[in-house]
Amino acid sequence: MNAGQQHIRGQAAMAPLSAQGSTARVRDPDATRHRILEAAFDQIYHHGYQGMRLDDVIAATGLTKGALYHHFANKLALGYAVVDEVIAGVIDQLWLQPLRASARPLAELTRIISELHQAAGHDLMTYGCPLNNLAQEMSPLDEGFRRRIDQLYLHWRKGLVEALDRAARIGELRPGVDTTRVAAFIVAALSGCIGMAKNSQRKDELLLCTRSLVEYLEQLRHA
Amino acid sequence: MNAGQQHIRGQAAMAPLSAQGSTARVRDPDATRHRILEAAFDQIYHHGYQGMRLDDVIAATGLTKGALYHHFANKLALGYAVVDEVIAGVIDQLWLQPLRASARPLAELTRIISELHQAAGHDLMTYGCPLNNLAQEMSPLDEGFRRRIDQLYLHWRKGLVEALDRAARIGELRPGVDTTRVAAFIVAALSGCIGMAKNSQRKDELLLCTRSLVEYLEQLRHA
DNA sequence: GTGAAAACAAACCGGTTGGTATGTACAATA
DNA sequence: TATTGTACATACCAACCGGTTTGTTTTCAC
Repeated sequence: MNAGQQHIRGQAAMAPLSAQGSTARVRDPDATRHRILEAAFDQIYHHGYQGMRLDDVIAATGLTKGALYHHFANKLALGYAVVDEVIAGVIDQLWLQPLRASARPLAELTRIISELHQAAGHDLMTYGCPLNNLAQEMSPLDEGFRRRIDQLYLHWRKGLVEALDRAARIGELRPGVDTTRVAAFIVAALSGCIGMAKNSQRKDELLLCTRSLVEYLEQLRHA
Repeated sequence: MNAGQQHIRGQAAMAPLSAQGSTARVRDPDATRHRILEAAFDQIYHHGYQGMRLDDVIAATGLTKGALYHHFANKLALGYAVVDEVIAGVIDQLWLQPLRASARPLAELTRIISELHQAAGHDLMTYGCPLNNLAQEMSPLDEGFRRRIDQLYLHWRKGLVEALDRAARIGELRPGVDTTRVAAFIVAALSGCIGMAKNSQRKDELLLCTRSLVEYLEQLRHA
């Protein structure tokens, strides 16, 4: 079954910590932990948290139970870590950083939304938004999950508010707009649009929905 | 453990089929099937399909495995039946019937949305929309679920389109509105709003979001 | 170099859970 | 009223799966 996977003895074994050399290390705890997290995210994204099997996670990494339970106390702790570390990174990379870097935040926002279907790849259509999936599944079941996911949503919306406020300052948005409320609606409506497309499995449904959302945003330009 | 639950011998045992007498029947297959479906819906709504335990379902009904597997081939068939029969009924009762019965469909639509938080009771805040929950969990995992849920969404949206068209005819809605697109957006945005409130567990978040949606609808009145 | 802790590997365990096999009481038909 | 299928109840099973225990190798501190 499991043909030789690891055991790639790196010749340079004197590197003290973390990835700095180019070759593979024999034992790199940080990298191992990272591999487990990535595999766990993948399983949760594709099967849900309750559907994730720890045996599948370690099979995907080529590690064993020993490694997994050395880095994480139990399945729940692994799930929490996926939210805090992996998913938080996705939001930061896909939303917050581009918005902060843009000179025209509102235009950038509508661009991200409009180009979602190609930017996020095929998985977005099939499996939807990782954060929303986990939220809908686990929020009612576990308070720990709910709080962490709530924190992430607040972080996301805070980034949107900053972008919208900046847009209002440079005249991209008409004054008097309740940016906090708009940000909340953007997140909610977008989650709904992605969820609908994920269910219908039709890309034009996603376009149909996001167009209404963009329309709503465009309308906020003028008085 | 299980103190006497059923075995309530009905004195009138000559009634041929289904509930017509007021007293409880000894054996009523239709009623039994209905009880199982209700309990299964409850479990799915509170724990998800994967989280539903058949032992909990039969415990809630006071029946046994024999009864369950007499009426349903397996867990999957039970899940399908919940979608087709129970959830479909909820949509019909909460949305389609009130819209059809109203003389002012758009006003009725905004009313339903605005009063969602009190109409659907406490469970909507805690557990969200039953259909959306199941869609987000099961659509990527099982094609049978996806198709049935998709059918339900189309049915729902079709009812909304009819209401919106009627609203346009009586002047409640401005002409030229793409009712198909608006209906899709309503369903998507509303699912997102409910999902967000379910995660934050704050009623004012639901109000905040639905207000934006109602605002969007109100804007469709005037040219 | 040496001891000790860290970073894994491998085998195992017990509760859970969907499903089945079998038995029995009821209900429609004749 | 005898008969036959329906509508359940009861007991049981095998696979799955999260978690543990134990053993081994690598790495770090001194």
